[in-house]
Amino acid sequence: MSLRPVPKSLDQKRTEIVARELLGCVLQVFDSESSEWIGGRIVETEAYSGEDPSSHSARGQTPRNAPMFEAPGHAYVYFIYGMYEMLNITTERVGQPGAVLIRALEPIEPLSMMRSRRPDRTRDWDLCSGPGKLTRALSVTRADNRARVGGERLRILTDGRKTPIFASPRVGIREGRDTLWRFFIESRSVSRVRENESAQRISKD
DNA sequence: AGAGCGATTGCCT
DNA sequence: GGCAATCGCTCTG
Repeated sequence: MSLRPVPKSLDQKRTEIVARELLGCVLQVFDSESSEWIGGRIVETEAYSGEDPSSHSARGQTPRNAPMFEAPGHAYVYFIYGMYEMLNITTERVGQPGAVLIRALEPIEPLSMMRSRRPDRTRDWDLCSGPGKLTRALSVTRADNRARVGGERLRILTDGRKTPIFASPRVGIREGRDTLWRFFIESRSVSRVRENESAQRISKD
């Protein structure tokens, strides 16, 4: 499997398109403690953009959501519930807010650093099976806010392979449940499996 | 200046 | 399935 950086052209696509195209790609962060790239295959994403009432950008720019309004292809990391960091990749042109929430990764070796940051009994496939879990496993924090994809800390690679994609309502939001902007591919590491029954298959690649 | 709450998780019943 | 944990950000006054 040869991996190459995701094409820059992704930057110009609509947020929902980027959310789908990121599926199957490999996301890695450089772990300075071990001096190695760690991460996994993206298996679940959600799209947030514009005036969508469930998006942080719905009520205009604020200090927290500013990265959503800035350049595409960068990290937007925010803190929630007093204990979890959420990793997003920004989308859309400058001034037009958008981001893709990375909800789950299927871990790829090396796993030791990820294991050491998650509870002892966590199974390998569960190391990054949720948005708060993956940032914990990879030690992604607000310090990584605005990190550039393709930079020293964060990179996304693709093998160009296509797999069937499923869509469902987004998780944990009050409004906007009518749009199917949560996307996932077949993997044991997808979160909220219980709610996947209503998911629709939207591609047949 | 302060209340209310959230794009979640893990533990308890 | 229910709920506590825990705190920064946003909105209201």
